Amino acid sequence: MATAGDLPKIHELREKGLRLTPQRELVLQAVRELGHATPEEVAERVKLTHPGINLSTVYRNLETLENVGLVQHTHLGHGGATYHAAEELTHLHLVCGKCGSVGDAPIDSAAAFVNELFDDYGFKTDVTHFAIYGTCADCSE
Amino acid sequence: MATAGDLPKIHELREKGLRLTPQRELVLQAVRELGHATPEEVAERVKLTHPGINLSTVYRNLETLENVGLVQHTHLGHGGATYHAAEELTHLHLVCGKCGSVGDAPIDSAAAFVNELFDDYGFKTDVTHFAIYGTCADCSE
DNA sequence: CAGATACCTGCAAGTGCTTTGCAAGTCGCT
DNA sequence: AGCGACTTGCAAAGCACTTGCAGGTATCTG
Repeated sequence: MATAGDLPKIHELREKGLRLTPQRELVLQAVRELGHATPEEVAERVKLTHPGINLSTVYRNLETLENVGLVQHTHLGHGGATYHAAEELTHLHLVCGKCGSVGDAPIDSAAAFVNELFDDYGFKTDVTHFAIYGTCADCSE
Repeated sequence: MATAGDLPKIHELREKGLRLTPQRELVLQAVRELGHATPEEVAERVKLTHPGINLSTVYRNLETLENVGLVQHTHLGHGGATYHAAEELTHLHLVCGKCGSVGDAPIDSAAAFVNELFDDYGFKTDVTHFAIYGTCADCSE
């Protein structure tokens, strides 16, 4: 049984002016559950409860959800984008070039760096959008 | 007339154990001249002096040159990789999400940040491999 | 609650970039 | 010069993502 706080009175998707379809809800839910995921991973997840969903629907919904600010994408590697729920974008990503693992670090780690770039170049950095690349502790040994 | 210092006695490609083909030399030269360039841009450049070169040859040579450490690739945006001569990898890339411009900043700007990540997480960062994403000074106004 | 309509979905084909298989060509050793 | 291995060009395949279209469905109106 759900407590009062679990569900908003009006669906958040509707508040953003979007239609409430099962596919749309499931895509958003999948992104939230997965933390970070590629479109294909999202599709896999949604298929567990809605096997008929089409990959292009996932792509379209991710784009739509990004437009209204509910999810956001980040570049974690070689080519593909990965998606996050907007609420979770509070950390940066440490991608290991050897083992491919993705670690997290608080966004504050980069605060001084970001300030420096702003002071010196007037550049406003969004550290979450691209991964930080390197070699993780395990692979360095 | 070339002075003694212009050309090494043995071609650098041969020293790396590679065969010296016109295509290979031209690809390396193009990467050096272009600063940062996509495979397609490299191909365009090479075609100026060697019109017959095939795109797949460019891809293969970029990969080969990267394996021996003469060039390196970086992720500057959405999908494609861009290539640099290894000697030039001394700066990081500030990519503006609005206008798409790519600015440079000395690698020292990130030194404190890199040290912090290493101290806290044992993560050895290569700041040149991914772009730093944000909004440039011009677009912020 | 029925009807109209704009928005969504699934399907299939298309696009753009990169990789691969193969036969012919070229480099460098002897 | 002659040989073997590495390279190249070409064409086709692979992948990740996008688009066009016809049918379906969430919402709004009365």
